[in-house]
Amino acid sequence: MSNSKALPLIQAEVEPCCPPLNERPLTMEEADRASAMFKALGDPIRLRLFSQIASHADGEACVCDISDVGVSQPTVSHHLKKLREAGLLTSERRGTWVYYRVAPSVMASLARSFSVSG
Amino acid sequence: MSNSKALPLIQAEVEPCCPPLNERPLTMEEADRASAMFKALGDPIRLRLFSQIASHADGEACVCDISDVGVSQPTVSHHLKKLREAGLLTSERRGTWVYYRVAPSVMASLARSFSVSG
DNA sequence: GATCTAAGTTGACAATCGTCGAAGTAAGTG
DNA sequence: CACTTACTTCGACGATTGTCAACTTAGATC
Repeated sequence: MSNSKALPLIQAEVEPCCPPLNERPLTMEEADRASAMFKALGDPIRLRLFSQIASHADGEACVCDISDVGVSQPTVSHHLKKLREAGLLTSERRGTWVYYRVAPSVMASLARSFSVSG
Repeated sequence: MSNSKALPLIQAEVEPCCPPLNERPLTMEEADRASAMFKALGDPIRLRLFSQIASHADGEACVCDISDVGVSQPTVSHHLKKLREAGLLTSERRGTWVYYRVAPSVMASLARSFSVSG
C-alpha cells in the first residue's frame, strides 16, 4: 500500500454529551449522542473493560492486561472498538502493544449527566 | 440471621449499582447490574423518556405527558417497561392515568459511578 | 528473508432488540 | 349496560448485536 492516510484520530475533544438529565428534556440530537455512550457501557463485558482501563495504574492499560474477561481475544478487540467509537476510550500503539485510556473529560461529562440540578 | 427483622425493603430496589468505575475493576456481578442500567439508557427514545420524567415538575410525569417522542404509544409503553425493569423508574396508577418517576437514589448512584476517585 | 507475539478485521451465526398493529385490561361517564 | 380514554400486552417482523473461528496486519527478533 502507498500513501495511506491512516491516523484514525477520531478522538476529537469530548465535549459534554448533554445537560443533567433532570434539568430539561433532551433534544433528539442530545439523546442520540448521550445514548450512544450509555449503549457502549450497556454490555457487562464492555463495562468491565472500561472499568479495568479507568482504574488501571497511570490511567492506561495494555490490551494484554485486560483481556481476561471471559471472551475470546477478537471479541475483546471488538468491544474495545465499540468503546472507542463511542468516544469513551482512546488508543495508542507503542511498539508491539496497544494502550487504551479513558478519553479526556468523559468521566466528568457523564457524572454531570446525573448531577442533581434544582 | 442477624437481628434486623423489621427491615423495610420498599426502597431497597435501587442500591448503589457499583463503585466508581475508576476505583477498581468491576466484578462480574457489579458489571451485570450496572450495565443493565446503562443498557436501558442506551436507546435515544428511552433516554428522552427518562429525561422528560426526571425533569418534569414534581418529579413525576403521566404517560400522556411524555408520549410525544416519535414512536407509537405501544412502543412508549414498551420502553417505559424496560426502564422500570432496569430499576430506573417507578410507576403508579392513579385513577385513569399512570405516573412515572425516577426511582429513589438512581441519579446519585449513577453519578457516583463516574465520580473521580483518587 | 522467516518466525513469533499482539492486536485488529472478516464472515457467519444465533440471540436479542425496536417497532408496529391488534388485542386486552383498567378506569371513568353516561 | 355500552362507550370512551389511557395505557399494557401480544404476535410478528426486520434490524442490530455479541460471539467465535479464521485470517490479516503490525512490530520485534532472529
